Amino acid sequence: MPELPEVECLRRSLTRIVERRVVCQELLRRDVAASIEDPRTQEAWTGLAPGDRIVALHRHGKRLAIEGESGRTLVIHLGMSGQVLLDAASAQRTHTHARWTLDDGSTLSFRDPRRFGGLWSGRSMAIVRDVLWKDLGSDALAVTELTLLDASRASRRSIKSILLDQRVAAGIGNIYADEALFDAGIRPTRRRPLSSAQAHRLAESIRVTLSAAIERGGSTLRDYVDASGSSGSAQHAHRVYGRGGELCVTCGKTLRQISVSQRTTVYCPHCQRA
DNA sequence: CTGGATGCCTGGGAGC
DNA sequence: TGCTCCCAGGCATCCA
Repeated sequence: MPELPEVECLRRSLTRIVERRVVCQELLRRDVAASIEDPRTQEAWTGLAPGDRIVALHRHGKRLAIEGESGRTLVIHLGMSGQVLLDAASAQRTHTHARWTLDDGSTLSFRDPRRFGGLWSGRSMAIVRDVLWKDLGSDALAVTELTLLDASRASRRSIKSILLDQRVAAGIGNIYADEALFDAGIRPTRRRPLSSAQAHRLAESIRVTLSAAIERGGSTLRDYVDASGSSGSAQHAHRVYGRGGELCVTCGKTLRQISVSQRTTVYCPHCQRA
């Protein structure tokens, strides 16, 4: 379940492909790829064309972008089960949909068994931002109190569904929504506008929760590994996610598991007041 | 317009 | 052991 921390850890584990030139590109499964300029024609996808040199790795929310010196940019979305793997980690894996050989002899590959993810190509990073990412909110690591305050006032949805809305802040998924709401002491089902103090605290909780998960290398529940194939350890620090029926680490009461916006949600009925 | 429900997809775990 | 069923969840799309 890659969310912002996992994608950021993946980005960091890919730094050594910067400055490398692409020698060969293979698209093994066309229907995972689309071109931003011409989304209807699969042939329009250009990816990382041979000869291009990789100059930068960008991330916004859960999206990763690899920019070439020609300007051409490959956007990777991992969906649920996507992986980007380098060298040994990439060898002989099932569900590999695209593969690149670089000028230092290394191999980069994209695999995604469930195919909720995908690959997009664009003529420039600016087009990626202006077209593909235009509806995304600011990156969740930079979320502000004001954004949360406005969003909670603008709709009657639950606060958890607001956090999961990538248009409000990009990068929060089911795991870190529950973790941040626990940290802030706010019940996920809350539908009333937040107070300024609550919005302030929630923004802080989101930033701290995501940063701490990045420090731990992300959460590996089943599929997530970085480009070298290494797992993260943030799952051991989860205080509510996956712990329904267990005891609250703060107050010792039983954590409750419910469904919010069709997502499994765990919270502490004592520490997270309605 | 808003927010809830559905479908996409595979692997793994539970239950029989 | 082997089968079926169900669930995980990001996000586009549909529907009330």
